This record gives sequence, C-alpha cells and structure tokens, in this order.
Amino acid sequence: MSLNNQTELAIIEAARKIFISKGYSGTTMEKIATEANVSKASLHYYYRSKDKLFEIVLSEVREIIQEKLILIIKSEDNIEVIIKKINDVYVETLINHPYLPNFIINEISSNPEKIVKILLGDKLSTFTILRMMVIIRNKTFKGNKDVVNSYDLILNVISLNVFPFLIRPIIKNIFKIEDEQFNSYMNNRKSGLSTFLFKALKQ
Amino acid sequence: MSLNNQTELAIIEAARKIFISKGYSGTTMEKIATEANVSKASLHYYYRSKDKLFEIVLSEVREIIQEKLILIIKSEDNIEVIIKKINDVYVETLINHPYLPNFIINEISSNPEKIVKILLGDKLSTFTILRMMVIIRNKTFKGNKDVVNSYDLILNVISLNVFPFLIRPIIKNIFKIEDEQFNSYMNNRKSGLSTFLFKALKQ
DNA sequence: GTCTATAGCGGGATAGAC
DNA sequence: GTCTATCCCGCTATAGAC
Repeated sequence: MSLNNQTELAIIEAARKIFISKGYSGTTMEKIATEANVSKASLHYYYRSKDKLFEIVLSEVREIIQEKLILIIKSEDNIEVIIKKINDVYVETLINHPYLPNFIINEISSNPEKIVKILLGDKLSTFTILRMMVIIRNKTFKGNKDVVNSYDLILNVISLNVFPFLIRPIIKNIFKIEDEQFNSYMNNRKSGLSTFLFKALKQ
Repeated sequence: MSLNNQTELAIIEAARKIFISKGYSGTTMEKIATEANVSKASLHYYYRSKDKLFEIVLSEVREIIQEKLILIIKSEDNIEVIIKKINDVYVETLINHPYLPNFIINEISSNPEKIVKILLGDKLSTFTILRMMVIIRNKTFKGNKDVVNSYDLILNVISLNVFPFLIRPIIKNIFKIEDEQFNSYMNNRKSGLSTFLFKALKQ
C-alpha cells in the first residue's frame, strides 16, 4: 500500500465532506463510499474503522484553525490590529467552512474527552498560545488591565465571531434571508464588531 | 387513556432527561423506557413514535426560555438594566440546564427547518419580541443609535452569554477546572460582561 | 394499559473471490 | 487493491397475550 494514492485521497476527501456536514452519527460508511466512488470494504481496508477515519478528519480541522490563528499571533501588531485580524480570519474561515462550528460543537458535546484531546493537541494548544499572547499585548495597551482580563477578552472575541454561525438557521429565519445575504451580513458586521470591542477595552 | 397519568408523566420526564443530554440520535427508546421504568411498548402506546416524543420535549424547552425572556422584556427598565437582567437570566438558566445550549445547537444543525419552526413558534417569536423591545429602548438611550444597531446588540448579548457554555469542555480543559468552578467563573463574569457591554454602547 | 416477543431494517465490519 | 456477499448487532416499531 503506497501512501497518498488516488483511492486513499478520495476516501479522505469524501469523509471530510460528509463528517463535517452531517456529524459523526449522521455519517455512514455507505455514504462516504458512494461519495468517493469506492466500496465500503475499501474504506475499511485503508482506515480500519469509522472511528479512525473520523479522528483523521478532526485533526485536519484543528490544523486549519490553528495555522490561521498562529499566523496572526506571530505578527508584531498591537492589540487593536490583532483583534481586527482575528475578526477577519474567523469570518473568512467560517464563510468558507460553514459547517465547521456546528461540527465541532456537536462532537464536543457527544464525546468531550476525546474531542477536546484531539482539538487542543498534546503539546502547546492554540488557546494557550492565544492566551499568552494577549497577556503580553495587554501590558502594552494602556489602562485596560483591570477592565477586561485577557481570558475574558479572548472568550468574548471568539464568542462574538463564532456564535452567529452556530445559529445561522435561526438568523436566516428571523431576517428571512438566504446564505449569500447571511454572509454579507457577517462581513458587514466585522467593522462594527471591531469598534464594539475597542470601545469596551477603553478605560 | 386519561391525560397526565403516572406512566405518561414518567415517560415524558425520562424523555426530557435523555433527549437533552444525549441529543436525538444519541437517545434510544430503550434508554427512555429503562429510565421511566416501563417497557418500550408503552412509549409507543402513549406517544406513537420517537419523533413525536422528541417534538414534545423540544417544545417544552422553547417554553422555558421564552417565559424568562418575556418577563424581562415586559418590565419598564432602561436598556442597561435590561441587559443586566438578561445576563443574569441566561447564566442562571444555563447553570441549571447545562445541556440546553448544546442540545439546541445540535438539533439545529441536524434538522434546521423542523427545529427552527418549533423553536421560533408559529406566532410572535421570542426573538421578534426581543428585537422590537430593543428598538424601542434604544430610542430612549442617548446617542447610541448609530453605534450598534439593535439586531447586533441582541446577537452580541446572546453570543457572549451562551457560547462559553457551548465550549465548556474546552474551557474546563484549558483552566483545569471542574463544573463547580466553571459555574463560579460564569457567575463572576456577569458583572464584567455588563460593564463590557455598557461601555461598548456609549458614544 | 402494560408486557414479552419478534419483525424489519440500517449500519459497521469481515470473508473470500478476483 | 477492490469488489460482492454476508454476518451480526442495535434500533424502531408492532403483534398479540394477559
């Protein structure tokens, strides 16, 4: 068995697509096989079990998010620019991967220990890095040290960016809009969100 | 068949408990039957199908949330007091019903049309009421009309309150804390959150 | 009304031919 | 390597005794 052959790749691509849109229990080996144009037996041949396949997909997801955030954090920008960039990256990533947040939240609640371990990784986690960075940045941002602590700040930024995508069907229903308009709304919201956050940070 | 007899109630209570903690697909009729101390056949006798049972539980959930929010909105308080009360109600409700947010988000993503219809109801929805109220309140709140519009304000308040509960396993892992400490953290966060929101609202 | 037994099906996994 | 056929379990739902 050679690594990265056509069949292997087709299976992973199909698995990614279906796991992320349907969740673990909504996904069947049959559906993945059909999507990849192979038989169910091939799935087991290459990846042994549904669980194993799922773990690979979930790890990929972690990498997508981790890479983008680390890029921002490594920059030498001040806290305001960093927040603005985080808003941009979240909205962009979530518009391109609309099912990601629901996928992660669903899996977190159905199997917390396993999912948290895969998402946060064994080494230095995305969240730990983010946290450390904001502590450092905070020191150079005048007067806000006692107003919002850095843990809360990160939690607030992520909450404000991710939650609307989680309840997208509700938002679409209330405003009677479609996906395209929802995406525009989220894009337009970015600048207001940055302003909102900056003001909250000021003494 | 008389309404509200013992068996009927036991089944609904068991169904509520298991559906909310395990989600639709994580729940089996067997588990509900065991929890209620009756046979599977009785479940079907009273409620015909798993789907029917689920719809009843979901409608109950909507009522819990709706009641609390309407109470707040009906009051004559100004926008700052209303926001403070909403923060209080959300944190209190979510501490008492820890699985509620995950349950709703899970079901939204697995069957959006159906869930949104049940959650928002056929008549005047919770969200519509909230929205209208904030529009009115905004008019009496000096100078913030162009800063944050009322839709965004509501979305922000709900995001900031609900999202941390959704990622509780991650937060617990990062801070190495247990449920009790998580609840304290969310309780302590309330006042900071109100301050955060007020400042963002000021011109 | 409540139970036991079972029908019927969908899904993960494997055996074995090619 | 890839397929078809099949095993076997778990689940919803129903039949029928009491």
